[in-house]
Amino acid sequence: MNRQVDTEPLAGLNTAQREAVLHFEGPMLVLAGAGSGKTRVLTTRIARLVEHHGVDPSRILAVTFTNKAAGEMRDRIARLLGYEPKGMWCGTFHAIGARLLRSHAAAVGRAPNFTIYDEDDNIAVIKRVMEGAGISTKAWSAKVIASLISDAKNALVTPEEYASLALDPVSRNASVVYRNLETALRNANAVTFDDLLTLPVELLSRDESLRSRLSERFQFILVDEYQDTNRAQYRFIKLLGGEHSNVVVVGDDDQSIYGWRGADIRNILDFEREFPQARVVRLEENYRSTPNILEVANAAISANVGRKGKTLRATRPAGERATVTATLDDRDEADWVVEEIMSRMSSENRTARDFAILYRTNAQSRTLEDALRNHALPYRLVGAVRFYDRREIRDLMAYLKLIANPSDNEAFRRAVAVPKRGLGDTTVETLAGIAQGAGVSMLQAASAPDLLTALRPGARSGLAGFAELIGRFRDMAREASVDELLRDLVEALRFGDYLRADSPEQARDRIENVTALIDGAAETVIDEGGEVGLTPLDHFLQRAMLVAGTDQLDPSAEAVTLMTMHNAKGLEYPVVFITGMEDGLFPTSQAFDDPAKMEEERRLFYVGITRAEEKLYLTHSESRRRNGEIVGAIPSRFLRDIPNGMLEERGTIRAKTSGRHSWADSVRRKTHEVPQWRQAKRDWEAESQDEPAYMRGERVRHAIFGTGTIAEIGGNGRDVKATITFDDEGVGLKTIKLAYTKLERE
DNA sequence: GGATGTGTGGTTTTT
DNA sequence: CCACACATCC
Repeated sequence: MNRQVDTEPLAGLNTAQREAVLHFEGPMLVLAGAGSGKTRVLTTRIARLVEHHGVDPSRILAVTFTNKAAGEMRDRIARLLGYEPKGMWCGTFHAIGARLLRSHAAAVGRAPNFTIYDEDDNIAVIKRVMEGAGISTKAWSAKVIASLISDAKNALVTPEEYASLALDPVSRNASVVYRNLETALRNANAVTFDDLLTLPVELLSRDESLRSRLSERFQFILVDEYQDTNRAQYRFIKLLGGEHSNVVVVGDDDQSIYGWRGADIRNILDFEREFPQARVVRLEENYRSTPNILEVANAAISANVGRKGKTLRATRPAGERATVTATLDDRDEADWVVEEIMSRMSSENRTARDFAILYRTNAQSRTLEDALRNHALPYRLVGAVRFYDRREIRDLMAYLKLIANPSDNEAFRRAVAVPKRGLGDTTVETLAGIAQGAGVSMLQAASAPDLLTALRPGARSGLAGFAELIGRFRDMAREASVDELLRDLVEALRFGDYLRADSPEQARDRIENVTALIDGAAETVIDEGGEVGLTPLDHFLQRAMLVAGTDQLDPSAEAVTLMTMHNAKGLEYPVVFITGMEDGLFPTSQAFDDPAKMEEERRLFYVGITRAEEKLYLTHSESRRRNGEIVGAIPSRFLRDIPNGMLEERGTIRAKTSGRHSWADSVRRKTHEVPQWRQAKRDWEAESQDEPAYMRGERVRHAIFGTGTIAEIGGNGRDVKATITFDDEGVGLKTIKLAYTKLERE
């Protein structure tokens, strides 16, 4: 990134960038290609609003995609201004939503100290709700129902509306769960990630005076990564900015990669219609990558149809050609990548932090990590198992959540179970029943002896002791810092002893993680937003729930970075490897029969390519361990979109000598179509088609759903799917992946 | 009633 | 390969 010239911020901007910075009032859409300096435009623009137009920072709302980006934006603005932009709201949609809800919790049926539920918490409650409603969690996947509800929320569909739209059996069940879930969440004084977006919208739509107050306050609104906003986020911006229309959005339709999360690419494609008179500025000059890399990016994305259309112009000297390397298997691929990194490090005076290894799925990181460890090359893993997802951390977090919010029954269940204290499932379930019957939280019930007469004496005293422990820490939490609280908690629980007893081999790592949690808590600075009178613990928990994988990334660490391409959005590295360029993996097989998904995969590829500044590597291998079994693979179809000669073609010794199909053949050829391709495809199919082939109309029996008739069958290899009309009308039509489910012929 | 071991079912991406 | 549900043992 270019260094800012503090004395003359406009110097060094190109014409388009300058236009975007100088724009004062009214809507504007900045179509910012990858590496076109949009962050610089955003920060310079905000600085100019404050300095030149005399706008008070407190009247500015800036939305970013990650907390880290928010922090960086704030820093850069401070550098430009020479002082902190005090009062400016800058954060992710989720963080901003949370902040708003803290001050208006009662209006949405919550108390200000509400808990934010993550994916796992959400699934746990959904399962509980399903059990309560008599919906089998075996026949109906809680995950699928969770995602249906999530989609509904992100599209701002209420439980009532959803119920009226729900016609098939899955949606009908989801609709029941949706309605009950809302009650359960309210009772637990909790909100989901989605609620952080939808509840503020609900609040602003309902309370006209609040809406107009806030809209008055936030005279200038800026949204980064606008291509990844969903319906709820769009409504939020429209509610706050619709009146004054001082809304500037920055985005790149070619980098929209969150459609699966409800992001609606129409938000960017239709901006000019939604905000008439919107000025449109295109930033097409790329300052990041060499022409050789951009050429590949442009070739890759050009296969997409639904685009605004934009061509990145290079500003840097040509540089090296990109390289595609054929490897034998995932280990061969990982070794090759690591050796290539080491050779570049020694021959080009590069350091480990110049390199990033990207992949489509987190599962791919493991082999790469092994190879890096074998070569003693330091690495940093982004995402995958988030720090807060580690078991020992989740356990302690459950205690913190329960201490902060005694209504949180999910936290109660997790905390009471670890470390073991003689209170098992039966006791907990009985307690849950008692609590529900009495209309109190499980923690309240646990501390009310007269409610617990149905339990045996041991359980009663155990629960009383647990409730007393939590109560003690609740008192402490009012005053104490979170690290003090944690230290005492770890001590009181004898958590170290528990970890050592639970798994002596892993105890050391886990204790280290606990220490890291305590250190992290000590370093957590309470930022603005403290006006609601929350405890340090409440702030810490909110922060912890909303961190993204990349938020924890320390750019100065001397290590190779490993992450998914989704996580790499917005980042840049001198040398980038995109691994696993194979059909079915990247693009994912789920995109094969869905053109829209395929375009999104291609955009993801584009995002991956454009992370590279100087050198891009693509790798693929002939076979790969996937979920424990070895499957054959063919080079990604995306490689075929890149014209001949644009890539330097290489292969590992092992791939060249494997003899399965020659190395040169395994690489795509745009000019000479397919024979190898077809042949390889047959290989791939043959390998996984050991399942009996079913036919349309055949009668089958499924272990859970019973008997039915195959209505439809399709897909390749391990992705063969059958749509079956089951005889049980409550089950109806279901689509089943044959690789995962055994069917019997009736 | 609780703790612990064994089978089974499911696998993309994340705030 | 992993997480979870169920069965078994204490």
